[in-house]
Amino acid sequence: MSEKTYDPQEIESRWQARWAGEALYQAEQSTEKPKFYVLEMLPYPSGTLHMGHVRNYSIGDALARYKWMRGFNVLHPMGWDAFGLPAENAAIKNNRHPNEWTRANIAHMKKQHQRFNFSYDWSREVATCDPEYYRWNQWFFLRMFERGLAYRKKALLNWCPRCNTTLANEQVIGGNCWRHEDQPVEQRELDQWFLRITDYADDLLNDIAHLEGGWPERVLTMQRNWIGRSEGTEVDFALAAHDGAAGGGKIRVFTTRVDTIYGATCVILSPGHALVNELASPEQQAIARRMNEDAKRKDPGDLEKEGFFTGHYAINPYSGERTPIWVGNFVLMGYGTGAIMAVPAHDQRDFEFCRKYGIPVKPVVRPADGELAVEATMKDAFEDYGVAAVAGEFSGLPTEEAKRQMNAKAEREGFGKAAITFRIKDWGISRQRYWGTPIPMIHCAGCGVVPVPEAELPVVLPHDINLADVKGSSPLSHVPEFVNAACPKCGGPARRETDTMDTFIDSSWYFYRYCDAHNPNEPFSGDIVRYWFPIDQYIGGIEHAILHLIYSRFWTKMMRSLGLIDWDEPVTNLFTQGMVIKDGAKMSKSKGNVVDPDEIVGRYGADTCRMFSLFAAPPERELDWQESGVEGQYRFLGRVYRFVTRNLEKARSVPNIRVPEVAALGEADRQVLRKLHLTIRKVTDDFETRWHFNTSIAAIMELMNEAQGREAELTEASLPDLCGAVAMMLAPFAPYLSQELWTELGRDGLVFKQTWPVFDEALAREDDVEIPVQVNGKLRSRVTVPLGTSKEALENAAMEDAKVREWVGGKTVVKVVVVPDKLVNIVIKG
RNA sequence: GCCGGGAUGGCGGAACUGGCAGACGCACCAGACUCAAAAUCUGGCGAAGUUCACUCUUCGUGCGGGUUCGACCCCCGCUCCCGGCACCA
Repeated sequence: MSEKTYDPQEIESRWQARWAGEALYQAEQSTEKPKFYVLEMLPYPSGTLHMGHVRNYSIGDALARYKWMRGFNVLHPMGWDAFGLPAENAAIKNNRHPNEWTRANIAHMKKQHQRFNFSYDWSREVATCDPEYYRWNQWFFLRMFERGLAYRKKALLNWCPRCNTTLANEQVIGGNCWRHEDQPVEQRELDQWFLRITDYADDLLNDIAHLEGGWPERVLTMQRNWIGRSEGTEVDFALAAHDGAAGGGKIRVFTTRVDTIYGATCVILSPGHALVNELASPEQQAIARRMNEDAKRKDPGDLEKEGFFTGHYAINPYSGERTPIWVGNFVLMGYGTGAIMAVPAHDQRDFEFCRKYGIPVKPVVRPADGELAVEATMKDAFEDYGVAAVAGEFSGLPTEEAKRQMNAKAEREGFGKAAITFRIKDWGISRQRYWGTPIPMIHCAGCGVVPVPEAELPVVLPHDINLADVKGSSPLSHVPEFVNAACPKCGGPARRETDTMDTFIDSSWYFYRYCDAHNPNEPFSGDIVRYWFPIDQYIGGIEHAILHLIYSRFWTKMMRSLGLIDWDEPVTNLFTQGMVIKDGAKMSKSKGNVVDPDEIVGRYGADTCRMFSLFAAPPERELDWQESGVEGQYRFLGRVYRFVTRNLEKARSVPNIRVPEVAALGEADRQVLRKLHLTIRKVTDDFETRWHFNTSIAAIMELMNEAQGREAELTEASLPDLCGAVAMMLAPFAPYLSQELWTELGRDGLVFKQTWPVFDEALAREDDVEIPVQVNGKLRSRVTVPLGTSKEALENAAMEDAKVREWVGGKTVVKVVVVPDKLVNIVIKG
């Protein structure tokens, strides 16, 4: 039979047409099989897939197909993170409605997905901009509101005076507006909705322990840092009497080192602290305002410490000392209480500040095995723990013990308490934007803030809107039909909430909806998600290590509080793939180094594109895109295709794989089958452990090299097994070609639903092994012996080897290291 | 500054548990096929030295030490690159 030319466009379009409309990848609802939920992060429908997507999905798809072949009931869904600002920008720029723009993008990207033949169960597709989806965002919001988990408060927002709108934190670059790079962002105080993620701060931190091993360590570290739990003490410094502050005014500070409080030589307020306006002169208040703005604009590393003395004093409740009150630009308003006690002798930042302004430095803690430092000679703060040397009644205690006793005293006497502070803040979810989930609340002059009754959900986003003319407030506030509503309580005229929700809400629970995507009565059925959860494998980019992945964990814990589910964590295993780079830089439009997947597919086919993205580097590392490497993959697939098609007659002759008698095989068949089973072991092992598909593909290449080298002597004894197994091993990586080969071989059905080939020890075993022989650790010769040769026999064989004799002859053999089937090392002297 | 990750041929990378460094691919060189080219196939390909030649020797995994019969791998001390966090009291 003559070989055929590999024509990926013909093969791929033929199978695509044949599979169109067929539900090949549907998960089963009831089955005896074990379940496997593999998930890739849903994309924002920007318009086209980029190589980062292709890489992400190629990894997930390989795993999904492999799991099918290992007999799992696989859930592998896909959807669209369809709300967000780019749709609004595009709407203004192109005079196109965000919905229309988004839907067109989804349609195009879905076509691209299907061209790649990623194995998604499209019957579960979710677009977060569908009212059927976002109504459940609203439903969750109401549940949280009922429990006080959603609340409203005033908060500072970033405001660009030229855009005349608020900006998200990520849209503030170096203190300036992302659209107007020379325009500093202002702060405005507005009412905002918040979710009480801090209620779960301890759970989010503690449950990280359950994720160890399944999640990359660095993601867990980043989350721990983000949550930023620290144990310490809150202490009140009373304002000194002559300040005239009526009613016993006080300054509450947070410290992790209350044991050093006898060394506090001043109290420092953040420039944003409420007391600044009471204690500072008008001139000083102006300085404080300038400091606030500097802090917003500048990189904290470039900001020099500065401050001023307010002229007022506070009383240290432990020592009774009068302590000057300063304002300092390095004290953060957003952390702790916005005020600190400065202990320059034991905190480097305080040390730098106090030395600059001539504030005394007072050492109070000495090293466990040393002397108390002397102020005049101190070059740096002593930050270690030790013994409280100057601490009134606590003097002489180890610092840890001093802390405990001093906490107890604060509590006893009512001027403070042990306290835990978190870096993580409640999640501000209000966005003054159009293209998002409407917050289901109504503002009534008489009744206040009233939730929309559940029966009226969803609160649908109005279609008619003029985004271009909207200035300075939420677009929805300009739509009277939307805004004007009857108060659900009193029936009087009222206004709807016009802010929409942060889109991170959409992506915090979408993977639950996949399980029961069309449920009209509830976000999902508890029974169905109990079957599929937790997610066995989540795959995505490292850039979501904090935001999305913390919000998702929070949402799961929140749903547990609501009684919807009964587990703590949504994702058992997380895999973060590396970036795709080209010419040493991340692909980006501004760098002009973007490779368009469509173009690669058009030139080489989807299989080649997928193969290369898996072959060029291990998945967790950066991938360097090289066009010539893509061609190499294309050549390899062509080589496989031609090999199989020109050997079809023999390869087809046996309908199913069976194990031939080893002894009866010819040398070529024997060696190729041996290599085949080594390859099966290798590829299987890669799937089961570390997903280094680059080495899996390399192993299959080696196998094909071996087969092609012995092609003339191969017979029906090996070719059916070889070709069938190669088709199956390629199935996770190159779905079109593998199916084509499978069908050409005369086998029935879908290749990725076959049983994964099984490693056969007997066929893989080698009769003889070549053993390297070293002399003093250097390779000097090799001897060939039967596998399993004993230590003694192996040593004898090595010593008899002619080359070894040359090296060893006349010298004293000190020692011989023999590792059977591996190596011999002869240690000589003289 | 703190916390991760990394450094191996001209390039991407392999060596999984301390046991033949450079698998596999790319690029390059040579040959076969061809009028020619493309495609395909075959061979070579870390560096230096040596041999007519098969070959052989020495060096070689960022740098300096150490452990070991044996180190890309383990330990100690550095350098550089990438990423994250960064006045969090």
